[in-house]
Amino acid sequence: MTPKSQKTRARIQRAAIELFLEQGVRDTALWQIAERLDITKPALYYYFSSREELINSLIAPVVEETEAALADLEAITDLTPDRLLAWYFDINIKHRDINLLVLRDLSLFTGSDLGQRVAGWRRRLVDLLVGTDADLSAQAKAVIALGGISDCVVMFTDADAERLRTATLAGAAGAMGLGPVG
Amino acid sequence: MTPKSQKTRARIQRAAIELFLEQGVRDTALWQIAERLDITKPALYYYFSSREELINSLIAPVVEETEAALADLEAITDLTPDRLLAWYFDINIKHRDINLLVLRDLSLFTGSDLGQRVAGWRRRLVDLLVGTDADLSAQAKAVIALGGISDCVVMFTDADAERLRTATLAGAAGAMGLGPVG
DNA sequence: GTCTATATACCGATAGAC
DNA sequence: GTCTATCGGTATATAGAC
Repeated sequence: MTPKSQKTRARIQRAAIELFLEQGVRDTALWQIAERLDITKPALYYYFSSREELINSLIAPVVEETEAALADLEAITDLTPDRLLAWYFDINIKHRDINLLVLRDLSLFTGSDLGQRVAGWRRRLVDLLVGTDADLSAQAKAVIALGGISDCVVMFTDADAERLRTATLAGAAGAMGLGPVG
Repeated sequence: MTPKSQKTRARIQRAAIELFLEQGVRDTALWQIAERLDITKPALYYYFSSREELINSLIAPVVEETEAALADLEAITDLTPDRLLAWYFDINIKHRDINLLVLRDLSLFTGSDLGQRVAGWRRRLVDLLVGTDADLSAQAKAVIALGGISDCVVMFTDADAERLRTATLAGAAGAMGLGPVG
């Protein structure tokens, strides 16, 4: 038996994500998370040793998954732009909630470990797309393609995932100056 | 004579923007702004009746200018996509600081008047670019082009403005499926 | 116009009973 | 595992002297 109910822990995390999306991370106090679950603030501390640990517990899995997948990508020798863009769309939409959450409270993470990491990801992705010493024009294309994918995932939350995938990847490929994705 | 020194008011606003960019809006306390100007907190309240009014005073001019310019754009009958994208780049780079500031602390404004307004701008721009009842694919292209422009302005802060303009607009036009900008 | 000092409020975190 | 009660810190905002 687990000493602490993993079920309650998960309920807390779900409620936290809900409130973070509704009001922003910074504007959500621990008592609000507790209230939504009809428990009290100290009960939260039984499952998370601090507010920061709670937030990290939401983001850490996404960070680890992205880090690992990115390393895999960099190991592929015959990586095509199409494949990279598709991978980027998939991981964005898979973690849509956390994406939106981090985007809306960027200042919480700038300067932090996560901020450095996310900035690093973008740089590595741009490098993979257009090479390490690309000129400004090529870099801009990559930034537009990658940023556009994030934007579409965040913006068209109601759209059918498969149709959105096709439409977004076509646009991103266009920004890169590629033909339609096969 | 003005009863309150407009010069001091402007100095406060400049210091506020500096600190907001360095640490984020939410993490900047009034005493820090005061400290940077070698005055004290209550002195700030002589010029701004509240923290919120100070923040609004930074953003309001940008909002008004954008609102007016957008209305002008919508009145143009033979508006081309190229022209719209160029206008969007120009207004983004003109207010680069405020842009970055709002982006990094988006959650401060979601739900507020400004949040609704910015969302409305995006919708109106997409409508201008691809029409009111465009399909998902066309809308995605517009979102990628517009979002990409914002991203490039924020991302390449060190680049020469004119070269960045050319590179960014070429990429945005590509996302829209247009030829190179003339 | 600017200061010192303080009122007021909120939040994260902890102590200790049950 | 959850509670009541509270500490400690920090923020906005104000009062009143100069």
